[in-house]
Amino acid sequence: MKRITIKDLARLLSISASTVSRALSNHPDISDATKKRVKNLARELNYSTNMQARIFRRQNSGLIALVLPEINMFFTPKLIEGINQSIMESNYTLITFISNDNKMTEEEIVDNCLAWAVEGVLISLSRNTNSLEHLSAFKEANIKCLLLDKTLDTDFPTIRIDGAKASYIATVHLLDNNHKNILGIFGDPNLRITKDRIQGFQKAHAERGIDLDDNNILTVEKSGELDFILPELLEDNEQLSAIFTMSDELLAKTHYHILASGKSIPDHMSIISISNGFFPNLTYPPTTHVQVSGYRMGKRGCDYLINAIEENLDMFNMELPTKLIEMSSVTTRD
Amino acid sequence: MKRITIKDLARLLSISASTVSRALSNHPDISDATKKRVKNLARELNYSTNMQARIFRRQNSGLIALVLPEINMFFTPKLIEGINQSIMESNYTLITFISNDNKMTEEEIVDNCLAWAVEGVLISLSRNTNSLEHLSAFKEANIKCLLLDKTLDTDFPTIRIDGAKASYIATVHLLDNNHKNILGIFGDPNLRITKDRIQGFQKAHAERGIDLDDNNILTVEKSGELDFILPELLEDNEQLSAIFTMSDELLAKTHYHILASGKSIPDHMSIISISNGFFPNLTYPPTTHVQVSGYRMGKRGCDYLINAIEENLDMFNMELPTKLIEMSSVTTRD
DNA sequence: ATCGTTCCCGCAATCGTTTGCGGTTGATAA
DNA sequence: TTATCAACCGCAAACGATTGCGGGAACGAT
Repeated sequence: MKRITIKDLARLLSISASTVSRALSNHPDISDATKKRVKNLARELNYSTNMQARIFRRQNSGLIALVLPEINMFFTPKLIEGINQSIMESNYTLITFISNDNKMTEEEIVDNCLAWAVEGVLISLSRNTNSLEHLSAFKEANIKCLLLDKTLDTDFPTIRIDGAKASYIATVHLLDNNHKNILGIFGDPNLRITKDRIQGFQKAHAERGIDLDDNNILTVEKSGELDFILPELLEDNEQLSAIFTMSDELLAKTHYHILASGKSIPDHMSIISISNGFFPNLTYPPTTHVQVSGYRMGKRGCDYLINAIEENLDMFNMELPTKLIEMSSVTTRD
Repeated sequence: MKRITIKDLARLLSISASTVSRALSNHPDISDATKKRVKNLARELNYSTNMQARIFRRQNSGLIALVLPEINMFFTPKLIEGINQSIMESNYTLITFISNDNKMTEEEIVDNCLAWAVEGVLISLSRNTNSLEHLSAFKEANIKCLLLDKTLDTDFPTIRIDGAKASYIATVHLLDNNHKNILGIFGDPNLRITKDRIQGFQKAHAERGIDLDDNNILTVEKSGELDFILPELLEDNEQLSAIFTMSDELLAKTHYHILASGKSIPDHMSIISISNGFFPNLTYPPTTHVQVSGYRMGKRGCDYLINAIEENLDMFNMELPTKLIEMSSVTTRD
């Protein structure tokens, strides 16, 4: 049950392997008659080119690596869908690695990418990655590398949403609906994206001349912490009329705890979130949010990467637009 | 900026390429002294083996393909996580394809798998795949192939949960809490998994001697249809005291519409679902469910596949256990 | 001194495809 | 008839790592 090779085809047709190869790839040197003969036999015998051999010879793998810290249910699915769309429109193949938020694993993955001679890398940094030295290997090997969203202060090109702007828009929406006492719930305060979003939250308050108590900025490393914090916090706080969350994951937890505390949305409590756009439709009532499209990040990012590979261009930072989607979780205070 | 090869190392050390190759792979024929010299230089020069060349020569790719119809937020993330765990414990590399529920794309993917000479395939069939002819190519090439969950009546080995049992357990739980009028909400009625789950639903009723009206079995091809069906259905139906949904996606929609209709859970309406186990924790109140672990399916399935590859074993069907997780969405009727 | 062993290492072929270069054929133009 | 040229195809050498086989060196045993 050996696999059919070009040599087999050549032998059966009494022509040379070179001719078969060229015929299959439509080389102009080959006559239409020969091409037809070759292709017919190839189809008949179920020939399929041996990629490994081709790549080995051509020295380009046609592989693009996707490196993720985890697969969460909120952001990742649409991201992958977008990347896949871009991949399918191209001739590249996607090879996936997950670092489990482990820096060492991430380093091994980088080695793997080199060994596989990938031509491009889309990487979302693990939570525990605090330097980008391991990525410099990509630079040296002239492997294009684009960071997704999470980033450090670096010159590596990144595609991200303007988090400061998104949280600014969300906060302004609450303030303009007369909410003066807003709780902002944020993720890991060490991450750049968190800092940006906090900054947007603050800027909105400042511009509107509303005092912002430090206690109204809540940061948690993992969303699970909210299970311990929110119950009391929601009990005690009479003034609080609105909550802003910086991600779907935090929204989910927060939404749960608001309902669990007996408050109704939006009558007792308004809530707004930065979101991928799917989960807010599952909550009741649907949650007003500033949409940041994971699909778009994947599609645009991967398109950009592929273009950079093929034209051998340098890449730069890229920012994605955001949009306020008004649903039913924010009420106007009087 | 050419990449360092084994020949380079050999030249620099004035030994043969064979020796370098063997030294790097710890062959007993090579002395420790030589091994050390080789490995040191390799590290120093940042040598990394050219996978394409190795694979080409060895004729085994070390690749496992994952073929999915889509990435949904409920089941897929944990599935991939499980698969990845298994992959990382092995020496294989994962290559991912998404068919977008398109049969033609799925066929192209199969061709791709052959071209890449993958050694194993984990495939979740697209919604529009109604025969498995295109998979027979795997059999002929002796490429191990394991179906994930969705399946047709076939002799291809499949790993799946016992859907009939899961829905039986869920239904019995409702019946034993004195719910006599239960609405079952199911997915695409053409799929085998749907049929199984309906059957379990029916069997529970039959065993308990409870009449089951045909109108109490609702099937929808897409969960979006519920937006049109449920609002009226929940209004009209005074008898209805409980709902069973066969998946997270249906649960999400249903949960939403129950709340939207002004009913509270579980006081006015109980709900139970078959679930991956994550989403039920995000709803308020948390949803009682029969857990089917996507992670486990991925991990066990991929472990099984890898074992079959390495030992060249035939594969058989495999069923995953399920477990009732009682939370707060089911009340006991008097 | 001869033989047998063990330890190390090199030779050379091989995997399947691609591609630069050169060669043959037949037709057309001079 | 000869020169020219295009159209078409084959030769052979790569790409980098692996591996069966063979062989030299060193040593001990007979």
